[in-house]
Order: sequence, then C-alpha cells, then structure tokens
Amino acid sequence: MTDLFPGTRLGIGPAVRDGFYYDFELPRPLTPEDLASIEQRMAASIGADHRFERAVLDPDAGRAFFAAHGQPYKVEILDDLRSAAAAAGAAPPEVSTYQHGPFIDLCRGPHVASTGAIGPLKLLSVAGAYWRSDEKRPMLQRIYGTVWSTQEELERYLWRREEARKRDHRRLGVQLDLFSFHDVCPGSAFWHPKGQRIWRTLEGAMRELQDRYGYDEISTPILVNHRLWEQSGHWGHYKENMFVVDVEGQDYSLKPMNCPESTFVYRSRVRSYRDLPLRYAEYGRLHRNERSGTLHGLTRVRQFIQDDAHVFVRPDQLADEIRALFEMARETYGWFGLEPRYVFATKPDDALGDPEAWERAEGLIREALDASGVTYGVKPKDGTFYAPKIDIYVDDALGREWQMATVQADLVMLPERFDLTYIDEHGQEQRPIAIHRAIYGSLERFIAIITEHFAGAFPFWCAPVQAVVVPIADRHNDAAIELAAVLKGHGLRVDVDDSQNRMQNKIRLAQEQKVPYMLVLGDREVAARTAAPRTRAGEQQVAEPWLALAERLSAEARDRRPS
RNA sequence: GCCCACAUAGCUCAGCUGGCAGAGCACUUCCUUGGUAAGGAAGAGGUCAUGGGUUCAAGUCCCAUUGUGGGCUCCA
Repeated sequence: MTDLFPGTRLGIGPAVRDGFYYDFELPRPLTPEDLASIEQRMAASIGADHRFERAVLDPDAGRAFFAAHGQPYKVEILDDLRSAAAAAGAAPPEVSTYQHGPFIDLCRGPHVASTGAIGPLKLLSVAGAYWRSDEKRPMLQRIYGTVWSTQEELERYLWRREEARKRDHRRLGVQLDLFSFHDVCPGSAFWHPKGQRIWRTLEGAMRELQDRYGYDEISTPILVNHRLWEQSGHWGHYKENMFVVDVEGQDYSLKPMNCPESTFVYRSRVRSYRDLPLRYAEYGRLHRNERSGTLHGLTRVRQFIQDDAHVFVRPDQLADEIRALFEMARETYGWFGLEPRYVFATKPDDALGDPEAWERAEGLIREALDASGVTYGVKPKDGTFYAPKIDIYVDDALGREWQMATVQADLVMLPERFDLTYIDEHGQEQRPIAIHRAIYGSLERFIAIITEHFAGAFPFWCAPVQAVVVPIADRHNDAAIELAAVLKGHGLRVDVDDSQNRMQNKIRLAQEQKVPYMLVLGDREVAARTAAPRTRAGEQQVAEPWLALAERLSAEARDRRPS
C-alpha cells in the first residue's frame, strides 16, 4: 500500500475469522477496482518470497522510528502501551517490528517465515472503519481479505460466501414473494400474502404452545405518554431510539418494548400469592429508531413484533418457571431442527438492587439450568443492570451463529419501578420477580433466519404454499379446484396452477417456489379421484385418493417436523 | 449518524470516450391440451430513484436529497 499510495498511514491489521483486514488512511478513496491492483502487488511480494525479519526495539527508539516515518497511528499505539504499562506500574514494554523487503511494520507477531509461505488469498471488500471504532476519531479505509493454506480451501470459502449470498433472505424474500421494503418506510417490512402465511403459522404454533404452558395473552397500546417511559427509565437511557410524537402538546412515544405496559395489567387488582405465576404473552408491535446505517433486511429493522411474554412469579417459583421455558424453547427450535445453546450471563458490576436477591436469583437459574440437563456456557458480569439473563443461540445450516432470544429474571426494573406486589400467605406484601422472555425473538428476524437456514425450502408445516395442484390439461381444472377444496378443508395451504402453461412448466415453477408437494392430475387421476404427488426433492409418489392424501398431509403438518 | 459503492421495465441485468432506451424472465392476447424442471407467435410495459447544474445534446458528467449494499464487533 505504501508503494501504491505514497503517504499511506497505517492503522491496524489483525487476522480475523476467515481472513484479515488492514485499516489505512489514504490520500484518496479506494474503489473496488483498486483491489485488483493491490492483489497484484501482493502477488509480486509473495513471488519474491521476502523473509520476515523480527526486530525488537526499546520503547523510545520504537516511538522515534514510527514518528520519523510519518505513522501517527502507530505512535499512538505505542503511547497507549506506555501509559497502560505505567498505570499497571510496569516499565514501558519493548516493541517488536517485522520487516519484509523494504517494508517495516509494528507488529506483535508471530508471522510466517516469509511472504512465499502465504497461501492463496483474495481481497474481498473495502469499508470505512473508525480509528479505534470511535465515531469521534478519523474514518479509515479498511480492506478485508481472506487467506487459506490451499487453493481448495479458498475456493470452498468463496463457495460458502456465494451460497450465503444466494440464500440471503432479502433475495429469497423477492423470489418467493414474501415481503418487500419501500422507501416510504425504511427499516420496516411490507408483508405479502405468502410471507404473512408463514407469520401466521409461526404465531399459531407459538400460541398453541403458550396455551399448553398456561399463558394468557394481553394487548397494550402502541402510542403511550412519555410519563410511562420516565417511570420505566427508558426516557433517560433509551430516548434517542424512540419515536416521539406530539399529542396536544404532550410527548407521546411509540413503544420500543412491551414490558412497562404489562405491569398495568398486573396492577389492575390486588394479587395473591395464589395468583402466581401470571403469564402474559403479547405480540406487540414495537418501534425502535435504529440509526439509518445499521438497518439490514429483516434482521435489523425499525418496526417489529416479538413473541414477547412477561411471567410474574414468586421467588420460590423461579426455577420451575425457567425450566419450563427451556422446555418450550427446546420444543420450538425442534420444529426447525435447530439446536439451542444457552449462555448464562451473571450480575454486572453496575447492577441495581439488593445483592442478596441477585445471588439468590442466580443460584435458582443455575439450579434450573443444571436440572434441565441443557449444556450451557457462562458469561460472567454480562447480565443487564436489572436482571441476570440467559441468551439462546443457534447455528444455522451454514454454520453461522445467531442469537435468538433472551430470558431475563428481572428483580428490579418492573417489580420496583412499577411497585409490583402480591400478598403472601401471612398477609404481607411481597415483590414478585418478572421474567422477560421471547422464544422466536422478533418474528421478522426469526423468519429471516429460517429463510436462510432452509434456503427458502421451508419445512412442510410452515411452508407458505404446502402443495400446488397441477392439472395436466385444462379439462382437469375443475377436478383440480375440487381437490384443492378438499385439502383446504383439512387446513392445508394449497394453490391450483390452472395457467396455460404445460405441466412441465408448472412443475418447474413450483420447484422454483420450493413448494413441498406438486399434486399431478391427469385423465387417470381424475377418473379414479386420486392425485399423483411429486415432492420438491423430485420423488414421484404413487397416486393416492384425495381424502387419504388430505389426511396424510394434515397429519404431517400437525407433526411440525423440520423438513 | 459516519466512510465507500450502487439505484435503468414487476424481476435479473446490458447500455463504450455524452448523440433515437435494450435483452431474458414475468405480464396480456392468440395458437397449442400436454404425463413430472421452460411448446410457439404477437403485444403491452420506462419522467433511466428525486431535485438542481454543466452542455447544442445527459441514463451517461457535476452537486444535493432519498433509498439500498459492504462496513464502523475481532485492536501492534
């Protein structure tokens, strides 16, 4: 870079997962075309097989060297090392440099022996990155690249990138006609009929599960006087993320969370210890004013709906309730063949509330984790300031990790700020614990993740179109409509392709839409009132009477298997 | 919000150093009535994101705005 762009100032250049990056301050913006010439220059250096020579300098000499070479960022790093050492009461550390050919860089190392030992690589993208990730510092130009020890590994990685691109939910959302985005409302999805079918199916499955686990559902206002947010603390800490609206001279805000309002339902009457646990589910529409540059498809939006719930329990009920939540999560992720992993985040240093209560709650959560037999990791001090929490992660089909949901055992925010109480068996007022939890998390994000996980080939039970009836000639159309009615009568989502296309084309289109079953109807089937199913995997099954088919498929849908 | 790139038909994209806006798919109509991934023909479809500027002439060059994408998490 220093050859190609004289005056280049070097930032940092670490190795990262699957590759590396390097940040530069350059005399002009890089374009994607520059990457090719930089790659060529790198290839020349690799071809020359320069040895990497390590040298150790004392701190003053190191600082002087980089100052003399016009590298202020390196000098800053050295100064920071020096003050960090001073703060720890240590002498300024020696620093190491690596040289190959004429180029010398500050680097902790280690390095490969020489440039010739560097494997096949490819520069991927240029991006802006703040110096030290600080918005107040200069924006540097970052070059991302990937490097592997063999050409095959490089190609496999590039294939994985390409596969991820093809599965991108934003792309599949258009292809499968699920949703769209429009500039009249950035960061918010417009759900099309097929996307909404997925939505309703997921919501329906969760409602059924909730009913089984003793939940009730509530619904609270979206637009609320800011006084509520002052009481909850959001007005102080979260205001810049809230949409504020003037209503007759008063500030109102669209709710960014459901929790504060659920307490109004709780407090609407005096609660007995016999009433608990109270489990309130709410599919509330939330708005968060995310910064424009952070929006991303369905995974980072300004408007979304969570499968939220608040469970108010006595302390002695906490462990059982958490165990039940793990059971719900396990069942839910099982519908998609996803394996949840749990991470327990404990009390941070700036936690609010009684330390003893924290300790008790953490003990109970740990007990529940152990008792339920799930494997879990621990992140000490990573809880929120009002609650220890358990984060749930899954890995998708491409090995990418997603954080799905959070379960928080709130001792402070809802119970104390909103003065929640129940009357115990001695007639004394007590504080309940409020568990905040979501299982899908945001429905938008969850649908994005399963779209990519299944590459659009949704499991049969939640596919937006479960079967397409394919009449071979248009004299079979009436029978096709009849068959579809039978299937719809069994609760299945079925379309009829009565277009002018040939059967081959109808099958092709259904394949492209990743429809699980194509039900072919020709003279033979119409005469026998059967249909010949073909699966999207290309398997042709034997023709089956309509009613038997409807019963078989609706049973399959009820099973919620992940395929 | 900040840096860079991008925005052409419903979708995917072409359109060279400024000189009459294109293709495939989808759509409409007609022919074809078929057996497991594309039958044939014709037609319609555009304020080239929006606003301004340069120019005899702007999809193309410049500026602004809006939106979208890659990033701003990995710390010598």
